[in-house]
Amino acid sequence: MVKKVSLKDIALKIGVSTALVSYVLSGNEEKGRVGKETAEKIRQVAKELNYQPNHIAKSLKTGKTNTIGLIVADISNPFFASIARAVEDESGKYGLTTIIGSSDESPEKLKNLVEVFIKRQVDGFIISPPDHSEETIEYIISLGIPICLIDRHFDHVKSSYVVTDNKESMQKAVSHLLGMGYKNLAFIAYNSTLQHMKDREQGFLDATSEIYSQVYKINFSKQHDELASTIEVILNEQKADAIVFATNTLSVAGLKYLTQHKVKIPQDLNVMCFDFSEVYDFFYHPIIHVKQPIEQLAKESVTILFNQMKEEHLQQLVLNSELITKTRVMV
Amino acid sequence: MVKKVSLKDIALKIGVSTALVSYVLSGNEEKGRVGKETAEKIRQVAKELNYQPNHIAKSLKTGKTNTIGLIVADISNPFFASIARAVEDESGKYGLTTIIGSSDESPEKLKNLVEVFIKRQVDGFIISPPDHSEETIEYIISLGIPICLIDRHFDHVKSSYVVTDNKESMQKAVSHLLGMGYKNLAFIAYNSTLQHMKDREQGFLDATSEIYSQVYKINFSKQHDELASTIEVILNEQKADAIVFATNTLSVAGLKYLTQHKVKIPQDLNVMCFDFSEVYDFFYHPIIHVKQPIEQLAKESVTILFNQMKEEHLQQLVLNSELITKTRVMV
DNA sequence: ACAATTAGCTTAATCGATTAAAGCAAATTT
DNA sequence: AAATTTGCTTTAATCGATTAAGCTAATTGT
Repeated sequence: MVKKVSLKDIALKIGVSTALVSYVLSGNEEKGRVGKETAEKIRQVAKELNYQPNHIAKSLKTGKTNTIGLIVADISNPFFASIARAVEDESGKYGLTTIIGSSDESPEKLKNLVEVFIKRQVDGFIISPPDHSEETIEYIISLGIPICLIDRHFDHVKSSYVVTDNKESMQKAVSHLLGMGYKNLAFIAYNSTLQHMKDREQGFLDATSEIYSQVYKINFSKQHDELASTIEVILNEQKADAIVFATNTLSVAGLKYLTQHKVKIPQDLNVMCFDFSEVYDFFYHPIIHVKQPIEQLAKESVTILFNQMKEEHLQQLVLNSELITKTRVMV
Repeated sequence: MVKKVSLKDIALKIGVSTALVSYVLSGNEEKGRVGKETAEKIRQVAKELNYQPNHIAKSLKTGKTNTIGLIVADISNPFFASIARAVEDESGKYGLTTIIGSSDESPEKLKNLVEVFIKRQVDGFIISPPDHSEETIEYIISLGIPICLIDRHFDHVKSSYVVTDNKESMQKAVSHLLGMGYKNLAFIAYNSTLQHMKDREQGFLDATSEIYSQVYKINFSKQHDELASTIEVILNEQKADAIVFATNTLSVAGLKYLTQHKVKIPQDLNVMCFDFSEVYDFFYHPIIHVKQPIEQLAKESVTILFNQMKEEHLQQLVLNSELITKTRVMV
């Protein structure tokens, strides 16, 4: 391992103090009132020796690590993977490094991850919180650590967040379905107290006040079985003409179930999905879905967090989503 | 922000030196030869004050950050997202934190990421290297930084790695196709000098020596157009009865193209894919594919890297994959 | 001409933990 | 009784950068 060049090496070589070198290289010449020639010389030698500042020493002194913690439900879920990718790219632009964790929708796991990340002294958090994790979020806030929630938030927790306009998106999307002539809708969502889930449900209810519809909620932990039995009920008892799925996992799992049970979409039953999935491209007919602005969500969350790390102000952002009714054209 | 508790606070409270506290809390009692009572007292007060050691100070002193850098082609690609998830989980068990980067298959981006991560003083790397990135890998090695390649490696670069037995997997899989009666095969791979790609091609060639077959290579950067035209050629000119795809991106993109062009699988043409994808579940007939042991690859890479961080020895590991010929049963 | 300012640079403390070396009793050996 | 060992603990240097405070000589003001 080659020995690292430190401020001291530069200082020694030129014959000045490390203080001067620090002033110049951290861009505080005026503050240190460094002479022009000396400054030039320092910069030159620094380049010559290929000086790389030691992040860790800097962190120890300044208390800032320039690292942020991103915690999502599951990084192997394409939705969150896309968020992670965009957060990673965006935070890089600000000189921030991102460490990632998956909560598996468990408040306990979230708490553990948060503790690990705090020990690592992250400067801020971007979190897509699981159900019943208010305490941990409030704990972070109480420590004065900047945080920006993403995709989900708690109405009664005072924090920054970036979310989609879930209620309006859902309402518009379902209205579109009604406009197509469907009259007996089923809505499948997770059993959750999270605001985004409640909003999506409300959007569905607002849009379906004049027709027959049913809302089904399934538990995240037993979703496989419950989804299957729910769809059975919808097909055999409710005899709905379209199903609205509230999330991307539900959408994909639902489509899979329908496909494997030879239910033709949209002939036998139509669907309305939330979030984009690659699998939509494998249907001959377009899968109507609400496309959240994932990249924008991620980028804005980084920006909001970054601002919050400098100044002390919260920001809430609600972004519009897009209703996709046609298959992308294959060029 | 609540003031952090340091060694000093504990020392002060008890009336001992910070050295003693450090010895006890870092588990070096014997080394410091600390008295039993004192040690107990220190532990007690540490718990009382909820002492959390300062990672950064420790890193500065020890030169170890307990952080590893994971660089894959694209974290939003499900294959790499799964790897990332498993690496994250596994490294957590060793007390390591993972920072992730996406190279987008570009050697320049890789180099930049590596530089950023080195500045961050990661203790080691797990990298799925893009084509033509030998230099950067060798650079890391020359710095004495532990590294374990994953999924891909360079035959002529002396490093640790964990890969699948690409040649054998492919050979077995293609033989299976032949056993099913297919006699005119097409192989679609990326144009790449990476060993795993060459191995997969060799596996294909070894298996098809007795029948008619064609190998097509497309460029990663123009894959969309080239894949389309290649499949056209396969369908219209070669008139192959089955296509073998060399990677998961090719598999999914190929299936998508075939589906959208109403090519029935397996009636009109069968396929053999590499890696699992969620989209396979949307076909009525099973999609034959080679399933790499993703989790195991990831776990082993962490273990190998961890060992390498302690002792100075390289390790190469080749794992077996599984040939999937049936659809998973939906319970 | 003499005080006040300013430009240019250094000193030294600090962040928090680690660890070799040294100190000092008490206990043991010679 | 002197010498050595053992047990327990402290001292102090160190990792590398930051930054308030201090110092000196040159410059400016009146």
